[in-house]
Formats: sequence, structure tokens, C-alpha cells
Amino acid sequence: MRLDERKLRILRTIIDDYVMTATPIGSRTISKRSELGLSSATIRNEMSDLEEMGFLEQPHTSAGRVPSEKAYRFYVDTMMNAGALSEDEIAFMRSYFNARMTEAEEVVARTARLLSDLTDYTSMVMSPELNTVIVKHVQLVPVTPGRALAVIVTDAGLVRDSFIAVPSGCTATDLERLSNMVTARVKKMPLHEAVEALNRGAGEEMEEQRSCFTSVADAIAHDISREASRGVVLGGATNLLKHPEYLDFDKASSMLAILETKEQLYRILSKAAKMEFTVTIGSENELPEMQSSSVVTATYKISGKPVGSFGVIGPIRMDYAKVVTVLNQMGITLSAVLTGMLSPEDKK
Amino acid sequence: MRLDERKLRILRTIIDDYVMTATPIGSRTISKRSELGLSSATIRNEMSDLEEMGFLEQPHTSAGRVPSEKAYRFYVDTMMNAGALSEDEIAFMRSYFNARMTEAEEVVARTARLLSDLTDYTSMVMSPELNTVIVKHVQLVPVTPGRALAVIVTDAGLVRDSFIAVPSGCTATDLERLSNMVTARVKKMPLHEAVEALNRGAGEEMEEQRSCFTSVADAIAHDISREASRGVVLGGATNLLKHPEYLDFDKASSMLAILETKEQLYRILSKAAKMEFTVTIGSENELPEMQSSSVVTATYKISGKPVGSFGVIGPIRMDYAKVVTVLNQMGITLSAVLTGMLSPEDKK
DNA sequence: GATTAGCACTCTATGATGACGAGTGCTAAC
DNA sequence: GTTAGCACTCGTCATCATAGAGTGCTAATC
Repeated sequence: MRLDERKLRILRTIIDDYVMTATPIGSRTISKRSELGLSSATIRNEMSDLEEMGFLEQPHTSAGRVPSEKAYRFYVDTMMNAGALSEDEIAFMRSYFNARMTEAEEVVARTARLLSDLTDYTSMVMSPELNTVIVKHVQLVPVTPGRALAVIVTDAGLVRDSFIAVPSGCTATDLERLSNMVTARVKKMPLHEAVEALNRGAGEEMEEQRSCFTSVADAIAHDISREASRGVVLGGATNLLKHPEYLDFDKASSMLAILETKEQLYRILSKAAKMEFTVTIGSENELPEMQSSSVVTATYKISGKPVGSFGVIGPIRMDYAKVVTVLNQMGITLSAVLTGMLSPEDKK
Repeated sequence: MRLDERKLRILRTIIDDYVMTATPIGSRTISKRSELGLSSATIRNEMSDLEEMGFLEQPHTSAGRVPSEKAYRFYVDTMMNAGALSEDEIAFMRSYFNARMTEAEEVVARTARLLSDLTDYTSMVMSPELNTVIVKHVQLVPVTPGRALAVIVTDAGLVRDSFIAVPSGCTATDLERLSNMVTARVKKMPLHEAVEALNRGAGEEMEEQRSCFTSVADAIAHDISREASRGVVLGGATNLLKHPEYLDFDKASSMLAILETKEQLYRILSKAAKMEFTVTIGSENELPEMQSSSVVTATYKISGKPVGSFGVIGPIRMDYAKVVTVLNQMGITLSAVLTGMLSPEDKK
């Protein structure tokens, strides 16, 4: 059977309508709504065909029909035209990030909020991945006699810090000298290489600071490994409850549990970070608990280099066109904001 | 009417039972459960009295009875014996905080998790309040030519940092000098005084670094004001859904919305931080959305100085005795962990 | 040949009805 | 003061009938 122009228009109308109303669509509704000027009987025949082809499903005999996952997949792949946001909307998005923001974490949090507000779905944003980023400078700041703060500055201008223990005999001057030594050691290395370099052990040149040295190495390694659990920020988790598909108690509950632990989300976003866009519909998701939801993701960049991803989670009946449009614009805006914020002097 | 020993025992049995089962308790149940050896008819009379006194309520004529808010209040104030956790449980709690943790934020996150796991309610933990804490040292770390990281070290060993903009002409040495100047200026001041001192403007001694100086002041002020939104960590938000009182959709939804924004929680915890313990039952809560829930909070200390609070949120039908016991022990453990972590050499 | 009107059929949602059971309050007996 | 007994209340649950939405099929129409 061929999927001719008329069938396409009918399918699109059904999808659009169902995305809005979340109730099965009957032939009469389509007959009135679409501009085809066909009677409900004709539509019925077409819908019957579409069902046979796997694009529609009937919850039960006397209900209307509902788009299948295959229909959404088809819609996303070939029918959807992802428009652009209006000037006003883009301006609004920009204005959401004000100049006062100084930390990447803050930008990430705002992004999550904005995404969930704009789409009415739940959003998730992975904070920038720094492994590919290059160490520029390490500074040890004395805190109490026994401890110091290790600040690791990277080329993109992002910063990681963590506490380390130092021998209590260490003076501020010692730390200063140690900072310089460590910096000399790891300068221009990507983070993970820097860890290795430090683990390789202290050279003879810093015999007496050996224990400090290993502390720094440990701290960095620890910091990187911890990233998994802290790297995802959620927005609008309660938006889930706005959609009738989550009225089912167990569904809502298991979904919220997944959102809460964040580890799964981190996995999803990490995987998605490899592609500019991903749309994962229902059973295409790996997690069983997510197979009645859909996930759309996009990536963002700093100075042209992809460093993280973000996305929304919602029911399979999702307004994919709108979501893709918003995510697309958000990727552009977010990349610009981060690039501008972190390296104001080298906007390319 | 007097509240004699027998009435007390009956009331306690009803509360205990209701906390477990969440279903109204009938006279027959009590007659069997309690060791008083009384018939259901007698219990009925007593329950009728208790209802007249305002301790019990009937959802409808032919249901059992349910403790009123007044009953819980009375229970918490006079009947409850907050036991202690067993050695094993305390050991478990301790083991949850391992030695590798270096940042207060991480301890806070673990605490939230642990609290919600132990109680089955939703927990919230406010991260340490540093306003009362004294500035010890300010260090500026160069990041990119145009910006630096201002690290503020306090006497308790806690650290705040934020980015600031600096004139691009500034060299590392300039920053080093500036660090020393700023430190000299604000040393031994509480954070908010330090802000004022910095706002008062640069002295003549640092004419040329004036703009840096105000940047630092701004950054600190900004940092403090931002505390409200980032200072609360949630644990086990989905635990809410475990309790039948939140089966009502609107209730669950509005509650989750409150949890999500966190600002209200910050307000609650700030207020509660003034008292060692608080128990707020149902309509005693200020927020209308929370009047069908209860909140129990406690505080924690660093080196004997109260610096923050934490608590749980659950249905009015809460196991107050257990919650208070857990919070109490958690306060002790958390204080010890933080004190030990941040100033290992001055455990008092 | 495509389209449509008409109609029988299916299935859900809704609301009414009645039996059941849990629990109470009261009275009279112990 | 306590308890057995009983009538009464009220919510829950299952049953049943009805209305309405939607379909598939057939026959008539364009």
C-alpha cells in the first residue's frame, strides 16, 4: 500500500490533534478539522489503511485511533519541519542569561529552568565535560593548617576545585612553590593525562613535597570520577505530572525515581552527546521504565568544541517539532553564552 | 473531663496504629491490640470521650477514628519518648560519611540521602550558613586574562569561590599583591561585614587596583545573596509518593512543586535554624500547600557553633518518635563529621 | 472507481441500585 | 464501672442498564 499525499495529510492531522488533546481521534473529528473536504466514511477507510500499515493503533474497538511509535518516528524523520523561534522568543531566551552570571553551574541551572518553562516537559542539562579540556594552571590556596584548596584552571576558562590534605608543616610559601611545580608538570595536558602525569610520581626536584604531590593527583582523579553524579541538573520535574500519561501512579512514580537518582540521566546524556541531535521514542529507550516516554537531546559547545548535552523528557505524545525547535535555538544561545562568558576575548 | 492514664494508653495505641496503617481505627481493633483487657464497648465510650476532647476525629459516622492534629501535638509535646538509635545504626550512619569527602556540599548531599533512606520521608538539608563565620583569607587565582577566581577562606575552614572580572592588564603578581591587600582589609570580619568593608571603597594605598577591588566586593555580595537558591539539598522526593495521603493528585503535585523550587524550603529551614528542634504539624505550617503535611527539623554545628539545619517532610501521620530520634542522632553525627573534616586539628 | 449515507455492532464511561461490612451509639443487663 | 446486644449509619463494591462515540460494512451516488 502506498502512503500517498492524502494519507500523509490525514496522519499529520491525527498526530497534531493527538499531541494537543491526548484523546483518541475519530474519523468525524478529522473530517471536520482537515481541509480535505472528505466525509468521515472516507477518512475511516484511510485510517483503516494507516492502521494496517502500522501508523495508527486503536486502544479498543470503539475508540478513535492513536498514532503508533512508528508514526512518531516517521513524523520526526520525514514529515516534521522544525521551524525557528521568533525574534522575540530568541531575545527572551537570551535575556534569561544575564551578564552577572559567573559560573558554568549557574548557567546550566538556568538553562534547565528555561527549557522546562518553554516546553512544558521535564528538562535535563549536563554540565560541561572538561576531560577534553586542557589544564592551564593549578593553584593551591591555603585553608587551614592541614588543608588546602586545589584550583584547576583550564584553557576554556572553566575551573574545578577541591580540597586536599597537606602536611601541616606546609607554609603559604611552600604551597606557592608547589603550585608552580605542579603547574609546570601538567600544563597543556588534557585533564585525564594530567592525572596520569601526576600519578607517575613526583620527580626528584620535589623530594620533600612528595606527599602533597600525590594528594593533588588524588584530588584531581577523585574530582573527575565524581563528575558522574553531580553533572546533571534537572528542570521542571513536576511538569511530568501535567501530562495525562503520567496519571498512572506507577508510571509517574518510577519515572520520578529515575529523575531523582540522575545517574541514568547522566548515562543518557553522555551517550547523546556524541550526536548533535537525538530523538528517542518510547521503546527505543534502553531503560524499561522509560519506554513509555520520549527523550530529545541536543549538544552545546564552547568555542566551537562540543562539551555537553541537554534535552527534555516527556510522553511519547510529544510535540517533537516544537521541542526540536527550542532545543536547536537553545544550543545556539547556550553555546554563545558560555563561549562569551568564559573567554570573552576570543569569541570566534 | 480528665485525661486519665487509661485514655492516654488508648490514645497512644490509636496513634501508633494509625501511623502504621493509615486507616481509621475502630474500637474492636484497639480492644484486641492493647493490653488493657477491655471490651470494644468500653473502648468506644473512651474514644467518644477523646473525640469530645478534640483528640480524635471521625472521617464519617461509620468509620473508625483518626488522631487529630491536636493529638499529634500532644503526643509530641508530652507522650513521646524519643529513644536512641542502636549502636549498629549509629555505626551505619557514620560509615555513610567516608573519609574521602572533602567538600561540605558533598556531606550535605549524603546527609539528605541518608535521612530519606532512614525515615522513608522526604528530607531537606541546608548547607552551612557562613554569614556568622569569619573571613580568614582571600586569594585571587588568575583564570583567563580578563578574569580571576576569588577564593574566600573562612575560619571554620569552609570556602566560597566565584569568578570576578579583572582589568586585563593585571598580571599574576598584581593579583597576588591584591590578594594580600584584600585579605588585610577583611581579615577577621564576618562575611557580611567584609562586604561592607569592601564596599566602603578602596583606600588610597591601592589607587590603581580600584576596579579590581570593587569587583571583589561585588562578587562576595553576589555570592551571599545567591545562597538562598542553592543552599538546600533534597533527598527522597519520591518518598512522598509512598504515603497514601499523597495519592490525591493535586496534593502530591503542589507538594512536589514546592519541593522543586526550594525557596520555600530555604525559608522554612532558615527559620527553624534558630531552634535546636522544631516540629510543625499540619495547619501550623505557614504555607497553605503544606498544611496537610508535617515538618520536623534539627540543627547541626561546626566546632560547637550552629551553622545549619535539616529536616524531613511527611504526612501529618508521621512517626514523630522515630523521626526525632533519627534527626537527633544525625545532628550529632553530622556535626562531628563536619567539624572533624574542616578543622581536623581542633576537635574540641 | 472513488465517495458517501446509512446502519448494525462494539465497547467504554456513567450513573443508579442494592448487598455487605465496618463501626458507632445507646440501652439494659451484669 | 463494664459489657453484651442491637439498631442504625455510611462508605465500598459489584452489578446492571443506558448513552454515546466510533467503527466496519453495504449499498447507493457521483
